[in-house]
Amino acid sequence: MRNAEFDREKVLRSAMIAFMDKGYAKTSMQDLKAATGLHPGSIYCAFENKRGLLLAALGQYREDRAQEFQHFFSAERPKLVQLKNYLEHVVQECISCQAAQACLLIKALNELAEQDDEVQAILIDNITNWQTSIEGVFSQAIANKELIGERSAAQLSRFFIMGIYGLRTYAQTHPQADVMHELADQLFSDLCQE
Amino acid sequence: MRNAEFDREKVLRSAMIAFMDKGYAKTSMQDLKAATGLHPGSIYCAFENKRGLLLAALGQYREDRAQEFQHFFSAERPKLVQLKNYLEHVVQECISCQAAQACLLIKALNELAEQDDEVQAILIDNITNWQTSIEGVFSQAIANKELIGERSAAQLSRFFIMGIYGLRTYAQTHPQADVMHELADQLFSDLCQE
DNA sequence: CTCTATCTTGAATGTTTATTCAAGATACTC
DNA sequence: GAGTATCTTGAATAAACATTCAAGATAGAG
Repeated sequence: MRNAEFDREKVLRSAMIAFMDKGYAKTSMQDLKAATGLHPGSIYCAFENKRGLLLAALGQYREDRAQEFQHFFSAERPKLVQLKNYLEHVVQECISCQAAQACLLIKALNELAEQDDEVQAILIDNITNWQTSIEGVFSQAIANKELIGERSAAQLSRFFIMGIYGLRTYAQTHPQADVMHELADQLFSDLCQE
Repeated sequence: MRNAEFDREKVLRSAMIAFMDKGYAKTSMQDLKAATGLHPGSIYCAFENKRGLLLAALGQYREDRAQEFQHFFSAERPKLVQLKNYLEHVVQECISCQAAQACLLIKALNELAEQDDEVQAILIDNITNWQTSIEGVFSQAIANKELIGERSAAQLSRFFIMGIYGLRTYAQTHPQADVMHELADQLFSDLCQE
């Protein structure tokens, strides 16, 4: 008997970054070998093939993002403050990392949605899940009377998410900190004001 | 003597669609042959290589979008009405075409920005140009007193563009007409209100 | 009508790529 | 400490791909 030597989480996070950097198609097995430290044979043994590695990486991404969500929203604090912090975190992510670290879900969706129905379904499920979580936060904010509730939680969450998509894309062309913060502030005040 | 037989614009528009459908990397020369009707040799003769065809297609895209812009904004009419029509047009594009027809600039930016500095520069120049045009429209709207002008034209245009990015991405996961229209309306009213 | 310059064609080329597999290495069991 | 089941390794394989090129086709000039 003998156990695998590599750290599965580390390998998957390296693969995630590699896929985000170059896209799925352009990331060769050599790139993945360099990124993960695993030889081709090991990758095929552990994940079946390149696509299997992507699927596993998407699973890890989902877990990591879920944990991040917990970190921002589990405490009993004003939900609007938490949402603002969350948005600020997204902006930081956009600014700091050299655009490479864009959201894996969106990157994969852009590249693979039309070509791989199973991957598309996983991505959409993933995103829908996230959307539902955000909607829950808005519901709480409304229940707490933090918002007057002219717009429903569903409406607010959709707009919030659209804004995050927009911020992420905007950062790809003009990732200046002041502009990004201004956009996030505008988005947030639009959500609260009405 | 003999002239080329193919219609350059038609070829470039076919190539654009092919690249948007599958992405640059996954679009093979066979795909391009099928899409454009040109044999590999002709493509290499006319555009040097696959990348050259992409560059030419990007040029055509720029022209097409510029013409579209003229169509929406050249008349002497209330700018806010024109902006609303323009936004509606984007929403229609998102809903009707089966996600394939996403903006070529954004698609290419997502896929190639990190890998090809020249392409990235062209894309960003293209997008910046568009942004400047939109800002000009907002300037006119402010000059016409259609907006009270709490936010500058630059701020408004950035937010508008961020919204369009967001709408486009949103449509990739949940392209339902009613939701898309609601999001666009929310975006537009947020721009006018303050 | 003939000639020629240019365009079109698609099979051949050489490179890159995902994938396989058999030999070698290693940790665990008894 | 020997045996073995499992993992690791990286060279071999086969398919896919962008690119080239020489032969064939065709439009326009004279």
